[in-house]
Amino acid sequence: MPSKSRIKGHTESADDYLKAILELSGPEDQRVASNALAIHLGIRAASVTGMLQKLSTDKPALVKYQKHHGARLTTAGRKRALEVLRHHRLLERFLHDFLDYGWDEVHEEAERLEHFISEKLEDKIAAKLGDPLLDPHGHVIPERNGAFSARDEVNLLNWACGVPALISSVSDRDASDLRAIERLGLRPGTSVVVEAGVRNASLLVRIGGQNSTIRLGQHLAAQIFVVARTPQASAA
Amino acid sequence: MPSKSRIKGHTESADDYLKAILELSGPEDQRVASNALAIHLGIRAASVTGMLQKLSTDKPALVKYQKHHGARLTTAGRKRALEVLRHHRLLERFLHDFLDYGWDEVHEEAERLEHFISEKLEDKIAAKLGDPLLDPHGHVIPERNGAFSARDEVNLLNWACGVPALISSVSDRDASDLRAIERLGLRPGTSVVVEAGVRNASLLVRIGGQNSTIRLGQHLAAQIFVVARTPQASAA
DNA sequence: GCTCTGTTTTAGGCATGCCTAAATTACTAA
DNA sequence: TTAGTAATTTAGGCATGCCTAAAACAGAGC
Ligand SMILES: [Mn+2]
Ligand SMILES: [Mn+2]
Ligand SMILES: [Mn+2]
Ligand SMILES: [Mn+2]
Repeated sequence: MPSKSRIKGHTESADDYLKAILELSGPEDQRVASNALAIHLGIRAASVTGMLQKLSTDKPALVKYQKHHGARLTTAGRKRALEVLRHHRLLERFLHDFLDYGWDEVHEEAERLEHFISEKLEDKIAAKLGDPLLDPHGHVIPERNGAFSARDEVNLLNWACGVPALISSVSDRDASDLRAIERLGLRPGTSVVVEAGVRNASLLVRIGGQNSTIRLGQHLAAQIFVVARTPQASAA
Repeated sequence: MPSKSRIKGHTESADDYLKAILELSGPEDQRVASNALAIHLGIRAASVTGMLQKLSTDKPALVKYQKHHGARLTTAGRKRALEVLRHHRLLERFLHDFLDYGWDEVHEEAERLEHFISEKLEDKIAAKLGDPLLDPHGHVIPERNGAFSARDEVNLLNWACGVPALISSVSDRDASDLRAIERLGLRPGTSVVVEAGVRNASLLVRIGGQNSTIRLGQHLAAQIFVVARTPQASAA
């Protein structure tokens, strides 16, 4: 018995697979390996195979699946994945803006509720928020019609030294990392420059126009994404 | 696999059984027959038997179950049922007051979400609402600690003619009936008197101190509950 | 007390979605 | 080209929670 509380024919599990494929396939829409999915979802590869077979023989098919060569989303699968992603990010924004959640708390709750809110509630929340474009971590919220333009972000670890950057988003996967990032003042919208120097274990980062710099471990830096800072653009 | 999104060990299905038993056992805490549960839940009696066996052998047991003689809630079962009922009614109040839902729309959404909100979200919602006592249909919201005093309501069909009454609550089970009731102006808090006369197919009801009366079919009247109107008490 | 009828339980099955263990396949490197 | 290894798939199982059909039971009326 799949959870009674499903809105349409989609199960919670299938939704999670679709979201995972969307995330892991990257902007290039690469095929995603069973193993990668298994690790991401915290289940066994054998289980993934079974579900990919099911998803690929659903009508309409949600993934294209080639034995031993991974899966990618079909148009229908991508549509559903973006739908759930929109729910997730709208919920995060709503919990943060209207219900006093910290940005480190919203992910867990949204992860659960994203599967169970109706289109009506989605619309009411979006209206209440004024159709926001970004979630509290700076991630783009897919539009209602399925439009979704992933930004051209670069991981801070791969950003050239000395080039002015703007923090565009931060991973929301780990709550304590989020608190650490916040403590350092590295919210989305913040201007940063990576100072020249060794980049082995940590980066030397200057925030905004400040004189002092901070040391940022690889672990945290890996969760921060930036875009080029043009002279016009400024911190939000 | 039970829905991953369960908050604790409770499944959505078990929660629904517990809520149903709470509702059907009435203020007297009568035992509830398998058949009554099957009808209420829209499933087969055979399935009910299986679940009652499971609920009664859980540790801690959630129902006391005697073969062929129905089930009643244990303390733990009642606690959980009230927990879910609190979620439901808080959600209804929240959707109605903050997200522009009509009182005929809230039930369906709350019925789904009640199983999936965390204790944290429950608390945030309650705080935002100022710890409300009643849901939009006039039903008492159980307290956080499990306290719950069912009011001494009487169905309008059983109310004596000529005795002033106050509408205390209205069934939320059918959305179109709710719209009909609202159209007639019979919200909770409204003063009514059932006029003397034949009570076969419909009641003649006078609202507040108005001169005119309205005809109320049995079907709708059966969904309205009232309490005695003391001279002091007045419409909300 | 006995029978009849409707209720309830048992027995056997099915779909979902996970698991482990045992094949099988694909790729890499000698 | 051919092992060897790692990834992947198959096979078989389990828990949940529903179903139908058939058996067992309880309470009412006689
Ligand atoms: Mn949606
Ligand atoms: Mn986010
Ligand atoms: Mn609760
Ligand atoms: Mn209600």
